[in-house]
Amino acid sequence: MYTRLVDTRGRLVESTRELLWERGYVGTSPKAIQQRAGVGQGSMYHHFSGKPELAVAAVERSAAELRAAAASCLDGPGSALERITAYLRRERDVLKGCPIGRMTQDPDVVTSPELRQPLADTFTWLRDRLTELVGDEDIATTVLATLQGGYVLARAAESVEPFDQAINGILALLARVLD
Amino acid sequence: MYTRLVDTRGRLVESTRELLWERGYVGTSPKAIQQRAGVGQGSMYHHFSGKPELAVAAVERSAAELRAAAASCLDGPGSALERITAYLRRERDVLKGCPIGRMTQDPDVVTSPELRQPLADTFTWLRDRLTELVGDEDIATTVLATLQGGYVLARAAESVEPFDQAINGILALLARVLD
DNA sequence: GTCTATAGGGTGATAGAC
DNA sequence: GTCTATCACCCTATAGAC
Repeated sequence: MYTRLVDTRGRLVESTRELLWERGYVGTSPKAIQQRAGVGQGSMYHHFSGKPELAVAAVERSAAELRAAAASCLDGPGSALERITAYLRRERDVLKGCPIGRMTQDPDVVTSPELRQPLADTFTWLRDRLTELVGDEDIATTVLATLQGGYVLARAAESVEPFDQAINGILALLARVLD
Repeated sequence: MYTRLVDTRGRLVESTRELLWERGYVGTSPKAIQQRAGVGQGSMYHHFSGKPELAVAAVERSAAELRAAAASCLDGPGSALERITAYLRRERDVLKGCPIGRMTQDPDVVTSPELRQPLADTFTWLRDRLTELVGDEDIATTVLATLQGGYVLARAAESVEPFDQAINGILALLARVLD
């Protein structure tokens, strides 16, 4: 792929990914994308039709990355509880929030089928994966919601504490149902 | 307060509240606020110094309203589990998301102490209230996170289903630890 | 209190030279 | 492929008349 980001196209996608994460879709301008990528205006419009197309490429790439990271925990060794613990406690930049979950709050994202679909697919994939491990779809969805909600509480508090508490809580509850 | 919204000031705060909910802080312009309120430019700048001050007034009002609604469930009759159930299952416009939680994703909100503080206070209040009922701060935070995360999953799926599943899951887990 | 006029800068995109 | 020029419009706010 664009592992070295020597190419213009790859750099554009990468800077869009960063900006979408930091400022959301509405808060990200083509100009900011170009500047961060060190690429001119004409160059950007040569590779992409505009901001929407760029955002789709960025979100799809972030979604793929997130799935890969989750899989490396959930498919790892150990019991179901141990795998889920590894997933929930994996290193995260909590105060930055979830690059996928954050898009969900953007009005122009949920309105666009192409932009919303990768988000829906990612969460469906995670929920299915977690359902296999906990054996119950409702509880699997609760685990996922706890994670996403943990980010929200952490950003409101400007502290990782509520995130950690929420994870501790769900793991304590899970320990009672998973043998 | 502004129950009838006959006054200009009250209409401005109300339209700001709606727009912040629908489009977030970055996505809301003074012009849009004026138009929705049916108020002219000069009028808005007479009552408020600008968008930030307007947003603070709107967020503080939304936070107060949310606390009141939550209290009416959490302070109601019944066991701890029944009260929490009433709170989590209370009528909501799930796909619109949480008016407080959604602000959390806005870069210009978490950066502003005056805007972030009401969010932090609201969640602290809710967490404390829930802690009294479930007797454990971690698990109380998990309940709150499940709710906030449920909104995120619902918006991604453009469906209430994951929200309902997450709530069902946490209630099933709570039933095992409460009395 | 409310109105219109004006301003300086940004947005998202197109055109055409190189 | 990349660059600069240009565009119509929006953003946030100030000024000053009424």
